[in-house]
Order: sequence, then C-alpha cells, then structure tokens
Amino acid sequence: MTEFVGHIQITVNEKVFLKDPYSSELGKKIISTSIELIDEMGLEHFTFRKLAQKLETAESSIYRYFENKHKLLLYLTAWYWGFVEYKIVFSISNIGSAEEQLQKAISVLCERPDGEQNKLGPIRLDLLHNILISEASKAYLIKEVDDVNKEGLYRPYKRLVNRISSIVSEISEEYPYPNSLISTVIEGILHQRFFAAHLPSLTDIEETGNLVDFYGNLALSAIKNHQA
Amino acid sequence: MTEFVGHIQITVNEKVFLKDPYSSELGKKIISTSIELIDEMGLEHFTFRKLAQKLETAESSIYRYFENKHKLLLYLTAWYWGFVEYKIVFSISNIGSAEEQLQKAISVLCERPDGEQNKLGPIRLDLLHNILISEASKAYLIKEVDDVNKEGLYRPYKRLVNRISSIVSEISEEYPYPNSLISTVIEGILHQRFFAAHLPSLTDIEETGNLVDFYGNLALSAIKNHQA
DNA sequence: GCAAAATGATAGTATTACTATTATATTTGA
DNA sequence: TCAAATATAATAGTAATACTATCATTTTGC
Repeated sequence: MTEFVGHIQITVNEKVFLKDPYSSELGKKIISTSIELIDEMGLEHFTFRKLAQKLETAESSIYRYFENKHKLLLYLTAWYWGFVEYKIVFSISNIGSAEEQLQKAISVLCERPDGEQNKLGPIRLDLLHNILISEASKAYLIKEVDDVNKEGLYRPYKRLVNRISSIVSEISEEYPYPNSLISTVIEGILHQRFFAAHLPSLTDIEETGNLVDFYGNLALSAIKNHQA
Repeated sequence: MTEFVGHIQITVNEKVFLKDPYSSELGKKIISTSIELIDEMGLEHFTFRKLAQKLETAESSIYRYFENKHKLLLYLTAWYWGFVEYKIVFSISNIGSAEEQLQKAISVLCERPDGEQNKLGPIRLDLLHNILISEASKAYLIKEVDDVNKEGLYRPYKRLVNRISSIVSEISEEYPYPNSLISTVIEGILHQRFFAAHLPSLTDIEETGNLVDFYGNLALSAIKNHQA
C-alpha cells in the first residue's frame, strides 16, 4: 500500500479561524503543537495558555488565530475529513464497480497513518488520527451545534458521508438508509478503535484488517439484504 | 406497547457517588434537577453552582454527593444502562428464538420514553434519554478513561453490550464480531437520533420505526452474511 | 528605510471547579 | 425527650480557565 506524498493542500472554511494558520510560521506551529498537546493530554486538559507556554509565545497571539479551542478542534476535524475525502476520491478514481468502490472507501476510512514520519506540512497524521478517535464527536455534541452547522463548519464531514452514501445508492437504489449506514460506519470505525485501546470487552477488533472486514461486511450485507 | 410501571430500583456502583443520592430528599433533587439542567443547557454549560442556585442550596452540599460533574454524568449513564438492561431482560424473558430476542432487544434500545409523565422516582426518562443522546460518549471519551474503567464504572454498559452479544453468538457461533456489532448498534442508535435532530443530512431516520428497521436489518444481515 | 502588520508582554475580568470553616438545622437512638 | 450525631447552609477563599484590552516591540513588504 503506497502512501502518496504529493503536495496537496487541504483547505478549511475560513469561518473556523480568525487568521489562516497556514499564513505564518506561528500559525503552523499552533497547528502542529496543538495536535501534539491535545493528543498528549486530551482536549479537556488542553488550554491556550499551555499551548502558548510550549510555543514560548503569548496567549493573546493564539487568540488572534482561533476564537477558542472548540474552533481549533473544528479546524482539525474539518481538515481531517477533507483529507480523508481526498484520499478516497483519489483511491476509487479508476475503480469500476460501485461495490468495489465502497469496499475501497471503507478500507481507506479504516487506514491508520503509520509512525512519526507521516507528516503533511505541520500536521502529524498519526497524532491527528488519535485526536479524531478521542475527540471528533465533541465537535458536534454541543449545545451550539445548530449555530456551528449554520456557519457550514460541518460541511467536510457531511460531504464525505454524502459522497459515500451515493456509492451505496448506486449499488442499490432501493436501500432506504444510505446516509445512516455510512455515518454509522464512519463513527463506528473511530469508536471501535477507542474501545480496542481502552474498553476491549466492547469490541472484537484487534487490528485494521478486522475493522475493514467487519464494516465491509456490515455495509454490503445490509445493502443487499434489506427487505421492507 | 405497555410500559411497565413496577417499583423497580436500579442500583448504581457506590464508587460513582460520595453519598447515595437516593438516601435523602436533597440527593433526589440533585438527580432530578441536574437531569433538567443538563438537558436544558448541555453538559458543558452545566455547573454545580447553577444547580445549587436552582435548588436554593449551597454548592458544598452538592459536592457531598458527587465529586464532580463527570461523576454525576457517570451516575446518570450507569443508571440508564442498568434500566435499559432491565427492560431488555424483562422483555425477552419469554421469547424463544435467539433471532427474535435480538430483534426485541434492538427495538427496546430504540424506544424513546414519551412525555413528562414518564418518571421513575426522581428521574424523568425522556430527559435522561436526551442526555444520553448528547452526552453519553463524554462519559468515556476522556483521558482518565482507564482509571474510571478500573473502578468498574462502565460495567453496566459493558454488561448490556455483552448480554446482547451473547444473543448474537447464539444466532451464529461463527460470527466473529458480536461485541463490535452490538456496540456499533447501541452507539449508532444514539448518534442517529442526534443527527436526525441537528444534522439531518447525515441520516435517513425520521422516527423510531426507521431506527428499529435500520439497525434490525443491519445486525441480522451482518450475522447471516458473514464470510471470512 | 518607512508604514503597516504581526507578535509579545502585561494586566485584568468573570467564571469554573473546587476546599475549608463554621453556624444552624434535623434526625436518631439511649 | 433530650443530647449527640449528622446533614445542610452560608460564607469565604484558591487556583485555574477562558477570555479581552492595551501598548510596546519586532518583522515584513514596498
């Protein structure tokens, strides 16, 4: 499985940041270091003060880039889903059958970036993946979800779900739950990894191969077996 | 569908509280009012100070019952899963086939308690259900998950998952992912309800019947269709 | 080399998440 | 039934969080 290394740029909705972190060195350090810190101590214990200390800069400088840490989380998740969508589009571009496309999409969703060296600009993909596993649902499980949604900040996630859902609908026009199926699979992939690491009695997954097998089978058999 | 009203008592592991809230009037009010407040303003905005103000009591009185609001959340989720397990055990007790048992269990998992009047002691089941939808995953998506787990505070949830998993294994001994399947279904049921309310493009669910149909089909076809 | 923009340093506010202390009720059990 | 034990209320206080504001200094782009 060769990892492509091209110089892609994932763009994130301007409304998540006050100032584009890619526009300066400090901005990029905010991204790379916040990824390290959130991975290390969890979102709850992560603060802009601690980030500023690690960067030897002022808290106020960080607030010039992001309104608060939730917006930073939205930035990271939006970036991640944009990146995953890119990987999926790329990887299914020359696959004919919708069924194979779906299988391929699921296996990309299940991929875990390897080691430290797997970096895209300031972003360490392995750590970002960890963050998604533990923190992604906190991006929307908040009272302000409707406001955030109105600003369009969940669009990358929705676009990814809808894109894969339409592959499902290509496999079977009649299947009535393509969006639910795919959102269940995507959320599930993250949660099962969390369970594997911390609450193993809730899962049977031990490695990526199991995930692909489990969710691949889950999706395809649901689509093919549905009867009203 | 008749709701049973018996005088059941759900017991919660003593380690979640400092003092059993069922042992006093104040304790019961802490439970009922915190459920109302968390539902109303979300876990993040809920504080013991606000709860104390609403109860016209002192913050320190609340701290005598619960160490912090995360322990209170653990209490509520443990209670809920204990309650759901009870409902499931009760409802499948005179059902013969494992397949029908699984179907029944899934439909109980999908149940939504109706209106205000649906109370069990101090607990308004409709509001508690809302809380589970929005906040349940925050009970474990924390850095301290391993410590909390060691204290046994996730046991009700694990017991529920494992109980239903063993029905899955009764249906098919060979199916390799019974725990992952059931944890995916249970988490999914909550998430799909959240999506239906706030991010409808991520779901196709509009009412409880859809949920039962979707997850019933998902589970059964996965079990029957699996090939290695 | 100057103006504009970005950053750094410092300070300050309101809220959160507690802990501690003491006074006042309330319960209970001898 | 009254004293002792226990629970609750009231108050105060601390450290940390989540910001906002101001101004001095540095960097940069023309």
